[in-house]
Amino acid sequence: MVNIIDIAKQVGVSPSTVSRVVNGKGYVKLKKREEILKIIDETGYIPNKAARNMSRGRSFAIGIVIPDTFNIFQRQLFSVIERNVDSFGYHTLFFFVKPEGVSEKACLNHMKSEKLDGVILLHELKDTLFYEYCADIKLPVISTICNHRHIPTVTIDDRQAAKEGVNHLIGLGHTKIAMICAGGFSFGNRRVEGYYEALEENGLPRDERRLVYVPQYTAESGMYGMRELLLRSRDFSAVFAASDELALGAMRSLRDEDLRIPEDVSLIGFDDIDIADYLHPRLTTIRQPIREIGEQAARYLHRVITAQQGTEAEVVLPHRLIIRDSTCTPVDKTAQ
Amino acid sequence: MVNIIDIAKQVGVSPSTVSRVVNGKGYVKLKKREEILKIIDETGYIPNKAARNMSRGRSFAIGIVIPDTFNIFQRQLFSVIERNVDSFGYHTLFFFVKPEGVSEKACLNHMKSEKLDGVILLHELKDTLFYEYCADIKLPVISTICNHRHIPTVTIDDRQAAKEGVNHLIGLGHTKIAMICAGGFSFGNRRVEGYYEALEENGLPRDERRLVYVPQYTAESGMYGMRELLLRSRDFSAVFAASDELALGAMRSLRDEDLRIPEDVSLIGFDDIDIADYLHPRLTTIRQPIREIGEQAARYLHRVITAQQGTEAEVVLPHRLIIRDSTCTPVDKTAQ
DNA sequence: ATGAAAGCGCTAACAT
DNA sequence: ATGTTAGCGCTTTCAT
Repeated sequence: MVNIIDIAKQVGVSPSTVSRVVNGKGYVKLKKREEILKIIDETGYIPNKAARNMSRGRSFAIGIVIPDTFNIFQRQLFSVIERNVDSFGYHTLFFFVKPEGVSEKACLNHMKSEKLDGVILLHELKDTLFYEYCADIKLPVISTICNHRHIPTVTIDDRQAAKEGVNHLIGLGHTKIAMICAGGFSFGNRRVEGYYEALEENGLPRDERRLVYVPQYTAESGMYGMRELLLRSRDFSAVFAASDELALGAMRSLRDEDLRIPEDVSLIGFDDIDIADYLHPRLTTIRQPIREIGEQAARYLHRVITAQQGTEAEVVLPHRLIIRDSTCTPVDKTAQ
Repeated sequence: MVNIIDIAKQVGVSPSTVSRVVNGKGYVKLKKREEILKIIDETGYIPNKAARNMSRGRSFAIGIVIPDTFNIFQRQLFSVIERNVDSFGYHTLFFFVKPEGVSEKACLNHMKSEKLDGVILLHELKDTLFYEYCADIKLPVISTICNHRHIPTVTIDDRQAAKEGVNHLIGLGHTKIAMICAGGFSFGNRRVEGYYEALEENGLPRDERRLVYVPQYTAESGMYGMRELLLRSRDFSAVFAASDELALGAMRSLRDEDLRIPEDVSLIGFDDIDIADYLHPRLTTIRQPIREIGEQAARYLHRVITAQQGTEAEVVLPHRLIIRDSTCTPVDKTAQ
């Protein structure tokens, strides 16, 4: 592989000069610059990243922390973030945290070994070591989901969004509303809070049996959650699923029991993932502004890294209720 | 940040000794080893990746090439591959190729700047430069999808799989079968070949108007594809979608026209992505053995990198027809 | 505007 | 079994 010294020799200049034109720093006489560029092009020279990172002491890379079994919402966010980070001239390095407990530590060590310029969380890390590390070395972090730690975030107001979703159901006339949620993450807890708050504010009883927790934000979990709900009691006319994938799984269990959506049971999801509008029935849901979240997260990091001002630490973006076909006025079964 | 020299000093040994225990190479007296480990643990020392890569001249990383808007099938494959590559002790580096034409070259340059140990393709690169580069520097590559270049692959037999899918439809009694496919990739072409072959072998006419090409393997494209098909003529009783996401979009267009699946139109997909079994109706499809593909690809690379023998260059894995609820015997409309 | 030289943190060949 | 030494390829003062 050709290196910077080869180029320097071929052109008859010093490596520093080549470095200058490659990095666009400092002055190099036009003619020399062109000669160098020509040789670089001919030889196909590409600077060695490792060497560059070492001498610069950093990597110009942003770490993206995401579960290795990321869901559709995370996938969409992921793409948006990658593009945005890229547009600011950084590379992205992915840190997949696996469900096994050990993984967070392994992930942290991996992060330490790279000299990251910043990290974006698409996943809530439990281990406080991570947050301490960031604080320690002043590594900028931002979370795109509600986080239990006090760190910069770009999110929606999960509690309020959930509340509006449930209020939509209540507005339709539902009074017995169940909820399926995956446990273990702050954003889920917020959505549960919103759910309860909507009930309370409307004078509706809070029945613990109508809230079921499942292990993950997947269709499979949604299916089991719905099944469990149905097993406990059929005394509800609407279900709020804490994510669209949960809702997708719930749909299946509902159909398995020959319950029609929305006639027998109204269903509302959360996120508005790309396929939500392709399901049958089309899923009513609460949209997260994925593009904005990704843009803002990338922009925030860029501002902090380049030490610019105007870096609010907490951005709350607007969500939006998207009414489709999976919710309707409840049909009075006793009247049937 | 603490480095290897700090550790060496604190313990009172040379950096090489520390390096030996960190990398588990060479002999170090047990007592010394323990002392070193203790200090490493206390200080939280993690080797600097850039420095390590530079002195070793390689990165112990595998590049994963994938479109930045990767679909569900690719996402699943992606996770499996990441886990497997990880289990062999390599890191994964992602190279997102964006739809814009320029991107493949940028992607290649990025790859060149890292000293990869191998590359896994989840996407068919058009630019021959990439293949030349790999051949040039003897960089091991493997594709997990059918590729137009003669390179090692771990795939299913797309042509045969498609044929079996169409044969399933024919076996059910369908004679007018349409197909939706996204253009531009070898695997799609193979599936079209299989489609035509099934028709021919069963003495069914080949009608170009029943094959529609769409831009991407997405639900959105599937929706447009189906709409187009319907616009051209309603004279078909079954549709073969070249991917499950295409099928998902097709379902929506079918419903928009009040056509029932499968009573009015049978629909078969391809891939068997995780949500295929959650759709309504549950999607009949051809399963790709995602786990095996990922495992074999990672294993192949590991074998080649460690210069082991027994590295066949082309592995064809078994697919499987998964019959669910989106296909059935055609209903004779004229008889209705 | 350009070159010389030092150094980033680590590994590995060599010496002992 | 351990230390010494020489790089790996680049950037970056510091001179000139």
